[in-house]
Amino acid sequence: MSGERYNPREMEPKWQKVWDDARSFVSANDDPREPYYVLEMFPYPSGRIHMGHVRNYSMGDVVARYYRARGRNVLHPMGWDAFGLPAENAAIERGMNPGTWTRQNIEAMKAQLKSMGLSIDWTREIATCEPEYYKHQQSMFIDMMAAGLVTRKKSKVNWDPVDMTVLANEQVIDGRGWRSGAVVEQRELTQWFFKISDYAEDLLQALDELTGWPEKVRIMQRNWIGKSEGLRLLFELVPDEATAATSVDVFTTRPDTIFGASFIALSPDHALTAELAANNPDLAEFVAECHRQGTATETLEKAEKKGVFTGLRVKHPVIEGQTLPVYVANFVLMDYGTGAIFGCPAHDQRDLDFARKYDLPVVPVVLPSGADAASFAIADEAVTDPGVIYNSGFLDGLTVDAAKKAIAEHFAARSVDGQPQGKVEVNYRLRDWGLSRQRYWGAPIPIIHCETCGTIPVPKKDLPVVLPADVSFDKPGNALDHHPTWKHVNCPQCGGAARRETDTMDTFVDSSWYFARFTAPHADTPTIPAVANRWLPVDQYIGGVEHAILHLLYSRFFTRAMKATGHVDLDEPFKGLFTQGMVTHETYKSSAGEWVPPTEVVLEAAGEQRSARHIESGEPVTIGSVEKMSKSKKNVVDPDEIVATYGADTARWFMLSDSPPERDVQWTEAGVEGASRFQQRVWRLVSETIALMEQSSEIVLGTDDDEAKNLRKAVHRAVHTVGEDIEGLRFNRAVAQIYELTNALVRAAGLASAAPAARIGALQEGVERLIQLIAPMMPHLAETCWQALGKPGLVTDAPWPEVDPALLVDDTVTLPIQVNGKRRGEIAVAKGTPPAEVEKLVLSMDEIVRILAGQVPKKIVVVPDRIVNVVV
RNA sequence: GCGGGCGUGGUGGAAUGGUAGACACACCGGACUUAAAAUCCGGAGGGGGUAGCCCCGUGCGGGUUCAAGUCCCGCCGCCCGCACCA
Repeated sequence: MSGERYNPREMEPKWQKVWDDARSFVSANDDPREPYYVLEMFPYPSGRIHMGHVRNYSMGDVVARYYRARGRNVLHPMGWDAFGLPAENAAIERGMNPGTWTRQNIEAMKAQLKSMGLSIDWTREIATCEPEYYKHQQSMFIDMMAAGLVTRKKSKVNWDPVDMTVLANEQVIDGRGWRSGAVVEQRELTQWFFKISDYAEDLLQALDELTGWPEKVRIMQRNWIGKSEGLRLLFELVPDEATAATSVDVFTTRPDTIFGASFIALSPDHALTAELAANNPDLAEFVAECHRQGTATETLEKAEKKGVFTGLRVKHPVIEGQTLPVYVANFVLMDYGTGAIFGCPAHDQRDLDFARKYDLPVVPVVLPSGADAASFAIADEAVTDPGVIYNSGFLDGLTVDAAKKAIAEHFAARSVDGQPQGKVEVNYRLRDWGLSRQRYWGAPIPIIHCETCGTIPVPKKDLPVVLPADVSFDKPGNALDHHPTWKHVNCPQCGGAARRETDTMDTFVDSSWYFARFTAPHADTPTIPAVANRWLPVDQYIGGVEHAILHLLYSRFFTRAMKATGHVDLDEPFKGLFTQGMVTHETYKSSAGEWVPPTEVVLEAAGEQRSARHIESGEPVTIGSVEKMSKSKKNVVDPDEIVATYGADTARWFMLSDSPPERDVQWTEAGVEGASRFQQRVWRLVSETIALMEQSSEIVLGTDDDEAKNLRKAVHRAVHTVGEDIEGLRFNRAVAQIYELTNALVRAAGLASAAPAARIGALQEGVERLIQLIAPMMPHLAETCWQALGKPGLVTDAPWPEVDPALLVDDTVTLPIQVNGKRRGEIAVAKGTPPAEVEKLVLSMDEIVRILAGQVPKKIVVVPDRIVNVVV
């Protein structure tokens, strides 16, 4: 056997079958050991896995296998985020049923994942497109409706008039539909919503407790929720025949600047705007223009501040006898605050731009520290710095914060239209979650519309509401709506003719609770609460940062909603979150300017100069920048090819080495080959060790031999730090530690042929430990080595090796010696040598005496067991 | 505009305020071989010196400290998220 190369192509399928037959990764809900739940974000079944998946699942698998070895009852499941638009597009393009396409893809991808040797409990596999899954989602939707967590309201949507469908904001490019190219309209549709905004404060507060999440993600969620505290303020209208309204309601976070107010601006979508526009053609035209621009978010940012004077005026709330003009302005949003603002141009840039354009007064009311009240003036930039209030009557001399308080009290005590004129209010940017999608390939919303009884939930006994399989996509729009019979039903209440809701659920709903379903994937209720509560929250969730906001926020909301409806008893679904970086690759371009895939390129090196040629034509190819793998730049590497060439272990190992997991990793051919060489190196080391073991019949684990002792120390230190690094998800450092240990063991194996038994014993122990350290990362190689070493059972089932604490401590330490902070030498002393003694030893060293050249040290800093610094 | 992150050899990257560059990739030299691959040994931040050694060095400029890649202040550059949020 020794001398043979390790053959992953032969060994990997073999061990996969062994694990499968032994049901090694099937976890039981009634296992008494402490649970550990590790989960990678489940994939969309697009057809093939990509390198991003390989990286994601390699990391998760290390964690899963490590905690198994640590004696935890590990749950490591896998499923499919199987609803969504690509399936419908495939259906349109190839005339295939979306379900057929999706299920084929799942089969293909499952085979790919299996070839990676992941420690997944496949008995818990779920696909969100199956009625067994979405039936429970429908059931929970009904529960949540009953709990008041669902509403139906009108909302503005991006409507593609050609495809006859609603588009998400990301699907609108330069104001046009991404597929049809048609100019997108804003339409009001009645849609279903989850009342996530009810939980805005809770979702915000609880972020503080999510210490296992990256700070970056928490900040992004905080910003997304967008809490702001301010004042809601009523401005009394000067009576006008154009409207019966008597006041305008405004939200502001800067009520302290009220004395600097010079206009009021309404949103184009404000109710009062609509009323006025009915009799004001100029205004109507302006509103229409705003709507045309409304969707193109790109143009919004640069759009000029524009407005139209309505003819109305309001009374200035604090300056007796003054009035302010009421405008409709394009920059005022209807869905934030009240859809109306007051403008204080001196201290808000947008208001200033607007005021300059329409010649409105600019009165500064906050004096920045150091500025002179007599000469301070506003030029082109609004001043938002803190300062002292002036030009403001009874607020003069107060700080901004004090003025906010004072003015709030002032307005609270006055009344307009029979209510307090001002009211402190908290606003959130977070809006309710619109879940209606006018598409076929999603979970049907379980609702029946009856002319007599209204909107009725489908009775639970009639669930699931199953998608019809016989659909056609020959007409644009929602295929479900076009189905000849599906939507026609009888009302469950009155029995009369009624019609089904034909909107389906946003696919984010599917992914907002799958982690809970995994805990009891075959239960006939959405969860078995006792089981879910035992497994959840997920101890370690791993996925891409692109889900930092929506998926993770929706899941946090959904968990709370499931708690409110009795399906789980927890608020936060993910205790630990890790967001991994992307997989990148160099790009290559031919002289004709076309992208060239890496498989068609051969790289050459002359010294440190790299160049590339096209394999077939021999023509030079330009090496371009390193980019995220993408089809358009053709810089993708197919995991299947890598597994076929080098084996899964090599791919996994390379993904874990080099780059820190949260950063992007660059896939290189050379790096993969390095990983593959390491695999062979380990195998050779094992073979050599076995040969040595055969020579020496007696294996001793003594520590009397220094060489043996040092080796054992290296081994135990490696076991210790690799474990710590895996727990901290610092896989690249764990890999470096393993390399170092391997180097030490290879050296020892080379020297050991005629060595004392203690050294062979230490080597044997070291190699066994090495195999165990490698097992979470290269499990197939580890099993092969484990068996070759004659160890019983599977390394997969072996407990994580114990560390002998005595071997972690050194009895001597080498202290670097600095003179004036520069390293000038080192000294080996017994651990714990008192500073005074170290000082004496250092000062007696020849080289130190030479460097000091007679100078008397002013000070000697001795950090015990760390460093010495002589200051002269 | 607001918020966050990053900047270290040819490259990816190590480094609880304590020997900067661990480990790997690429490179160079040597051994083995008819040859190549594989493997093994060795070299290597920059500069100076025959050498012992010396000087410089973590984007730039300051500061704190016995000691700074690390902490503080001010710049520059790159990346990411949000963005007319009142």
